[in-house]
Amino acid sequence: MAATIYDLAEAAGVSISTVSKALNDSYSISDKTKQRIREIAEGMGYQPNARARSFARKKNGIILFAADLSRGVGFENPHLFEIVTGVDRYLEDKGYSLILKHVPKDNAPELIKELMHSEEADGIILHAGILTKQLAFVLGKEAYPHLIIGKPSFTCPLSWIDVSHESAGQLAANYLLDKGYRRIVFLMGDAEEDQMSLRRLDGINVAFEEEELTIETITGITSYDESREITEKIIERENRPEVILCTNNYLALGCLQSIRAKNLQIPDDIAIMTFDNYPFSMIVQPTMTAIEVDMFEMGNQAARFMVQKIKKPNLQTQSFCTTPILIEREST
Amino acid sequence: MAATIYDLAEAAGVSISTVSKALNDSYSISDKTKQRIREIAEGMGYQPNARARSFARKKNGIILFAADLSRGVGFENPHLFEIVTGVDRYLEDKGYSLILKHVPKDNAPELIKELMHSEEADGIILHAGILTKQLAFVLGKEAYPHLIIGKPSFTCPLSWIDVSHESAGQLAANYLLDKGYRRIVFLMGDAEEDQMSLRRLDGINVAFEEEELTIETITGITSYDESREITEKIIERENRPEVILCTNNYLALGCLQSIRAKNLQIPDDIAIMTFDNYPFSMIVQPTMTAIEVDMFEMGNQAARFMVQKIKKPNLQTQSFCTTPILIEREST
DNA sequence: CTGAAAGCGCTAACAT
DNA sequence: ATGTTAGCGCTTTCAG
Repeated sequence: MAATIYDLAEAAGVSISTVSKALNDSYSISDKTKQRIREIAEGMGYQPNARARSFARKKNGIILFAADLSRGVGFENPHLFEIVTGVDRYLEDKGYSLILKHVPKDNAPELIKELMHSEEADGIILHAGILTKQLAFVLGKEAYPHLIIGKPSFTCPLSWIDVSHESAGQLAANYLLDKGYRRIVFLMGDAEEDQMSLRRLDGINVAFEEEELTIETITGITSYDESREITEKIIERENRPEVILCTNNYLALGCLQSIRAKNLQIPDDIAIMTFDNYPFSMIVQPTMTAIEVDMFEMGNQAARFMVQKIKKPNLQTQSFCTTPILIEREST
Repeated sequence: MAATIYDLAEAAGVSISTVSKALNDSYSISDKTKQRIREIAEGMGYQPNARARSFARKKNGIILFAADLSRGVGFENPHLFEIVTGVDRYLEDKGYSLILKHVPKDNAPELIKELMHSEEADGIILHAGILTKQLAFVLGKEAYPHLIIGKPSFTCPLSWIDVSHESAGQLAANYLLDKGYRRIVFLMGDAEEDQMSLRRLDGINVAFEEEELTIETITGITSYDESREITEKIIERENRPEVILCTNNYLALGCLQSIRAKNLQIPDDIAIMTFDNYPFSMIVQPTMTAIEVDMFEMGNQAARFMVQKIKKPNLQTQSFCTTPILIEREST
């Protein structure tokens, strides 16, 4: 059986509370005693029992990370896990642990409610992908430390943190305009669904309006195949655009293939640029200019905020973090 | 304040132990009482306090997942997170939670030892990437439920579970031989480091020996660029091979680019096949024939074994799971 | 079938 | 500076 504070107390000839205080570095214990008790603890290979400690302290140093963890996300959404590792690494540093929770959007409200009541953890970080108005309502009612990763698609008084997609859009647009490009097409997903691209578009428009220019936007392009098809049409036009800007790497890859199939030169005949920087975007030929966002860093920030919030529950934030950066490569 | 069993006991006019038993479905409580208490619990929105429960039960339903979670793994190693989600989903089903722990290989032995002693969790799953002989020794000494994901590179009496890379190799080789290909080159990493490929090679050799053929293996190819270089040389040969089989998608992409740069036709002039099935392998042109391994499923199996092991600690396994499957596409 | 009571190992008032 | 003691909320013998 592992040693307890009772064993230490006996060995040191003091009371258990002295041991407890010494181990927790209480100011009311003399350095000499602390020193001695720690040596004894070390000698007996003592490790505090995490379960008993959590129980007594009414907190356990655990943070939940709730997201949809369906089969395949590891492949489809590498961003998500970059965030998770970022969160985990910060928490670890502060003595917290991260528990992953698969929470499908459908029954998120009930599940989250249960999780909060069970006090399995001290706080919860939620991926915006599972956020609904109903869930927002549940979170708003409970005084439970929480944070959303990703800007909610509706206004609500919850704390959230996100990448500034607007800045990313602006950065991309400014870069292209600076390079002298003028006729640019932006390929994005469904106008209703693809909130992220809309925000990028907002940023793009800011840059374009400064130059009194406009950008052509094509919505409803959600897959590699759709991207290939539309690109084929685009490059056949009389007044061919100079650049196709894609809202993700798969669309960019579609463009690339279509353009090459027509034997056009990139970037001379037509250039490509993309948001996100997946590993293969630096491997394809030509390598792709991309806007990269540091998801690990965002996870870090989120965790940092979570820890603050546990200590100071009425803290509130709605903010963007981590500036996107431009990675110039051969495709522009 | 959330309701406790005391509140329920009072409301139901019974003792707390009756409540506890009713909630835990003890055989010694009448169905009628169980029913009534559950309704009251429901009505009061009762949720058992996970911390108190863990304490009293001396177990907390938490499993640790230890791996190197350095910045960038989310992108570089999608397999890892597919495993994690697989583990998580099974555990969730059985009422367990998964805590992620960043454990760098260097100080893995001490860290793991601490984790085990603190009883923060009921068991630990370790990624083979952080396993050293020293760590194996630590694990061997402690009677703590554990499981390695990935076959250790040295013989040891620990429990592990892994994909059968040998089967994958055999599957790939048989497919190619069946297609009538004979002159095949296998591109893999460093002969010392790349254990996984060596195991694939073992499987390949089994298939080749049956046909009394041999495969040409080129080791030391670890990056996209190296793959391009070597492929350039390979395709210049007089007696050009019919297929290049790559141990991963990045190498395969390198081949692809080199071959296309020479205007050779795939698969007619030369074919490509790869192990692993990353999303872009079905997007490149031509799409790539690949051997896919279901990492989610492996995670599931691992979790399943972990749960069994907690109940039956002297259980032991060293096994392979999840058969690799072949995905035939245009590149062969 | 139900209840009383003794902890689980540690923390935190409070007293000394 | 150190010790006493009362819990934390739940599980689990042991009696009845």
